[in-house]
Amino acid sequence: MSRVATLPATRRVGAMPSRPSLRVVATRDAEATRQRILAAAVAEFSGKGLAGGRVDAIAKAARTNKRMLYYYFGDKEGLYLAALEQAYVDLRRQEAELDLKRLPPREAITRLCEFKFDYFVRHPALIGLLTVENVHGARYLKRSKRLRELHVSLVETLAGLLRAGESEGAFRRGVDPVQLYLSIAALSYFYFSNRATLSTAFGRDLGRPQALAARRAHVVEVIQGYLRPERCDA
Amino acid sequence: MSRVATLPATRRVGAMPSRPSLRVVATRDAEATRQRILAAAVAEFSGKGLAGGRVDAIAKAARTNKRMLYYYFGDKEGLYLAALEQAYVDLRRQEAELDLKRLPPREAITRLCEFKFDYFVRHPALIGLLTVENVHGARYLKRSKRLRELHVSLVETLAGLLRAGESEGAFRRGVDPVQLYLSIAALSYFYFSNRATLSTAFGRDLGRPQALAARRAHVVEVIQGYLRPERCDA
Amino acid sequence: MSRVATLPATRRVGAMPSRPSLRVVATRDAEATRQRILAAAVAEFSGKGLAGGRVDAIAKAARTNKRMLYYYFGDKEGLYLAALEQAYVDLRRQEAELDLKRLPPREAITRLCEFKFDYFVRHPALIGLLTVENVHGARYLKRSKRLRELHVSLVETLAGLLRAGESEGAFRRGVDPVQLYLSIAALSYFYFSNRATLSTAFGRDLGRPQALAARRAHVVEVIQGYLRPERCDA
Amino acid sequence: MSRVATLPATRRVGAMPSRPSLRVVATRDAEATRQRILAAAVAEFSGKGLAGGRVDAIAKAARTNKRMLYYYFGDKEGLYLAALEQAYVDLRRQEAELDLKRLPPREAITRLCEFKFDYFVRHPALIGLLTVENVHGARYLKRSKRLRELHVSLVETLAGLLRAGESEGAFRRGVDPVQLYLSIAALSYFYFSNRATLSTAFGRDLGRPQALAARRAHVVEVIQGYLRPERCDA
DNA sequence: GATGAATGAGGGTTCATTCAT
DNA sequence: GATGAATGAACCCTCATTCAT
Repeated sequence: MSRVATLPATRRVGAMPSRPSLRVVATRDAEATRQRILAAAVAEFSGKGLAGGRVDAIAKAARTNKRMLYYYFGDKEGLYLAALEQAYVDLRRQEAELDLKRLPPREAITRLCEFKFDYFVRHPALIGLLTVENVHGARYLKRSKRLRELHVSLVETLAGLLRAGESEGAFRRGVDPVQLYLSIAALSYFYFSNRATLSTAFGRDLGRPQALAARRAHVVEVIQGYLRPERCDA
Repeated sequence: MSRVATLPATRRVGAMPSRPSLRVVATRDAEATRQRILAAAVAEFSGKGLAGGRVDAIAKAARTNKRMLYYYFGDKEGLYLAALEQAYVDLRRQEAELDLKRLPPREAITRLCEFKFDYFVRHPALIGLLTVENVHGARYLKRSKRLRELHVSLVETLAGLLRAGESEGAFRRGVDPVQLYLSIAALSYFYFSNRATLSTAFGRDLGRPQALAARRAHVVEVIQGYLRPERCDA
Repeated sequence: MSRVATLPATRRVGAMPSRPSLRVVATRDAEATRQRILAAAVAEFSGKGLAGGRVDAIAKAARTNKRMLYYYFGDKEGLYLAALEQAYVDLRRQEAELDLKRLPPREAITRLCEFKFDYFVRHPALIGLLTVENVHGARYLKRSKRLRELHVSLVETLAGLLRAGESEGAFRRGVDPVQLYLSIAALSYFYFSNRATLSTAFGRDLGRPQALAARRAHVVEVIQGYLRPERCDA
Repeated sequence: MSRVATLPATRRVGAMPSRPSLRVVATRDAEATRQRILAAAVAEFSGKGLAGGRVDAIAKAARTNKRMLYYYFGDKEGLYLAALEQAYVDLRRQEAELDLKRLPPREAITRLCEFKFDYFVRHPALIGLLTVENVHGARYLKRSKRLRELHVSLVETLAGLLRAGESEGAFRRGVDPVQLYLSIAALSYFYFSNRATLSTAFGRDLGRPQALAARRAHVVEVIQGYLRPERCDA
């Protein structure tokens, strides 16, 4: 499965010092092919599900042939899992890079809400993949070892923000960081995951820039409104 | 296209016109068969998607044979659409029966939040069906005429509640009823639609009674917290 | 999408209550189809091996379509096993019907030799199937429970014949019935199983009637010559 | 089918005539690679047939890569034919070296029987290859010119032995040397070619040393018993 | 109302083979 | 001599669907 890898040829070349470089550059660009396949798979599975996605369509979209999918990913499920993993890892990595701890609590929360919303806008296939995976009961995600670890840190960060916000009187008390995280995700995710049926039900396209902006602002408003200190009820 | 032909049962009936009760039984059985098929379809499509769902599996689960599916529903898509419609209509009908206008605004909102949450608990297949439908871009839902009308009234009800709440000082001002409706739905829906991946990510089962109760309370808390009048910031 | 509509058939039936039986005769002759498939499979696998045999070719030869093979036999291996089993069982059954015990020992042996030889002539595909199965280390035959029992009785019969022949001085002593059985089989089997290479090597067709007759006589001669009582050496 | 063509490597070596030792090594390696491929092919085709044998498996077993198979043997069939030819030629060559004419007739016959038996024991893949080839109707063997000639001499030798044995009263008269040759081969060959199904049928492993010894003795006994002069019946 | 038999299109997958390095 | 990447043909198999009873 590994490709590119260390070019054993150089040793031989070393025995003949008169012939230096020349084979440096490229394989027939295996990595590029692999990436094209992966991108095509993300799009296909995202829109049609695992069973509905067509291996032929992926190959064609990747401008390669079916055989290559099996060459690189073993089988259809392997390809699906690879696509899922990549999309998931990308999300978590960028989430981790937010570096929320440096910001004041309220701003950090706003930042997180907006990041999630914007990420879904910029990566429309992600929602589809996660949705599909959930339909299948996360059967495939469970096989992936790398993903379990990515969640913990963010919840810890949120917990820290909540504590800080509480002590400076910016936030209400007793907020569960896990629930808060779920709610932040939910308010954005649902809008995109159910966009099709909601657009149909409400008879207007939720994907219009104006609609997106309104929803983005609303999400922040809900979370910040909820987090306001409770004493103001009195 | 149409077949059916020879119906041995009816022949018997035709030969013995004195036994009308038999006919009733037959009719009742027919409806029962139809319902069993529909229920099986809901379960199958909900868990595996449209492409992943198997006609054979549905027939077996319904304790009938494939021919009956085609007899009653035309084809696989027709069956899928029927399943989707039924689930959807049931939801909207019960939502309509809530009769929120009779309640004070805050209570009405709480009632709505809890209803949605509880409904998903009691109808686990609904989430699956909606999710599947969204993966397919609501392609099938768009064909169904009955569904468009069911949404409007609820939003109108919500708008009324918001106005009433505002004037008695119970709610903040400027809340968009559509956004609010989406948020209420989102906070519950996401928890169930993504339960599989979230359970995997957090390493604990979100379906436990305790976890459900906590989430239910949180949803209400977020919405009510958000709706608190804004002047308390001052 | 859904239709059902008015059941035209019932009217017709109601109008003609005089039509009694009529559905007696036949399914669409499932058993015949099954047998055609089996026969085609025997021929195909016999001549090309399990891996070399083509499912398409079998379907075409059986004048049906591929799907039916799977309908009746599960998969390619299942079909292969069924073909093998049938061929094998047929052989053993006819072997059992020889009823050698009623004959004098020498005649019984001759009978057995000739039967085996003739059987291979009449069932040319059998050799091919057994050969293929042996190439695969009898992997599939081991799965078949029915076949183990068919061998024992014949060996016992042979043992009885040898004892009888010994006491009347017709046979030499100390002959192992299992070895004898193997030798009788070998002398005929090899001629057919290796006919292709032997014909090539010797430059003449071993399948000519004349050649067959000569080999048939030789086989009997070898076995009977071997079984002659040993005292004649003295 | 086989070509080999110009060995591009030698060109490179030819460009550096100052390093002669390299050439030897390269050549030796080349031949070693070829032999490893051939040995791996014999094993693979012997156990799985031509269609069932995998080019990848052969390459891996030979610790080289697929390209080399094509480099040395043209294509899969060419490799198969080369493997078959080698195995066949080896057998005939050793058979020719037996030099049976120097021995007294009876001993010569015994020698031949035992040689054949032992050869199959020492070259288990040979049986597999011949079997496979026979399944395919010796289609490939017919293409090989070298093989036709190898048989004649042995039959002539046998004919001489029979004549000699007859005149000294050691053998019966009228034995056809070709039939005798076939029978000698059959009694050993069948035991190995059908070992798998026979072991299954009799429920014991025919490959055990004890079983092998018993069969070996029996084969000689049958042939010698058969060849005894006929007058002893009187 | 119900059933077994039949069908063809197309799905995923594997294979021998070749190209470029 | 050797290797990874690429290819297309075909193979086994499955699916939704329909026919005849």
